[in-house]
Amino acid sequence: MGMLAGQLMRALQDELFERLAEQGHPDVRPRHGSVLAFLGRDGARATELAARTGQHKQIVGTIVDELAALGYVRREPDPDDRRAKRVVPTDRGRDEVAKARAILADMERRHAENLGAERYAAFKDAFQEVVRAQRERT
Amino acid sequence: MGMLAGQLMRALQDELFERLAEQGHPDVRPRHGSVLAFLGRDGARATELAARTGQHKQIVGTIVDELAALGYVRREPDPDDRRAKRVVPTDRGRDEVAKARAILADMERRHAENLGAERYAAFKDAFQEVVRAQRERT
DNA sequence: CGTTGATGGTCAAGGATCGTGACTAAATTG
DNA sequence: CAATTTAGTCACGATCCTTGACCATCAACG
Repeated sequence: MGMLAGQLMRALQDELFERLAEQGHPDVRPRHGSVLAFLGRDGARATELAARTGQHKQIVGTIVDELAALGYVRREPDPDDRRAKRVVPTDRGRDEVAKARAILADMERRHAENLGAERYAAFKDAFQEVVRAQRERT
Repeated sequence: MGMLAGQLMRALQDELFERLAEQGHPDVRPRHGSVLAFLGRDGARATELAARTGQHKQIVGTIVDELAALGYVRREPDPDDRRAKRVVPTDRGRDEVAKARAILADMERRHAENLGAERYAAFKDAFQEVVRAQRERT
């Protein structure tokens, strides 16, 4: 099962980033997704991102650096807290998120069509339950 | 779905290596599994391992180095080809493989029990089909 | 045979990702 | 105002994978 999970993750990533590259986003890498996906319309604070993505503040910091260099996000001072900075998506960042969501939705649609909607729904339910159980080791 | 796959892989690995450590194998790391799992009773050649695991010869080489240093495998000259060396598991190596298989089987048993045998079987079938379809992008 | 191309394995260097510990600045608490 | 907590960064290292080149041996062909 571990091998299946690894192969699935790899194959999904390959298609997602290949299609993103075709659609004008050749420089985003897998780990950027963990930050971009959790930015709302008006951004979020780095610590909040770290909590939501389950990654360390350190990693989030470097990801934001990279995304800023690529023009996907900006750092803005937080008006409520002078220690904090809000990470805000640029237009380009929002475009990337929208395209990534569309590609993922398309891939899911393809799988649902392939297995049949019912089987696919059952698969996803079971998948979530297995992950939950494994993480709690119950 | 990609996130689920990643979380599953991570959680499975965590439990496997934690339990392996408890059972006398604290030094094996995830990537060692890709070699150990594909060694038969009487070993295999490095290039064969690279082909079966889908990894580069280079990586297999360093993994074998590490496993040899830890006492899990030996390199023996191949009697049929003086270029080649057979990678042969030691008793310790065989013990690790047996214990890893037992732990993985136990985890699967737990999930089958948790979901019900029928649902779990359907889940695994669908999982394999999704992975196959995704890798072929059909 | 001997030359030529393919194969088994290794050496060297580098990139990507994640983890840990320590540190500065600002907020919060008492 | 002093003590503690929180936001973010700096520095270092571990793990894993990739790429390109290299040498020794095998195999096939002239």
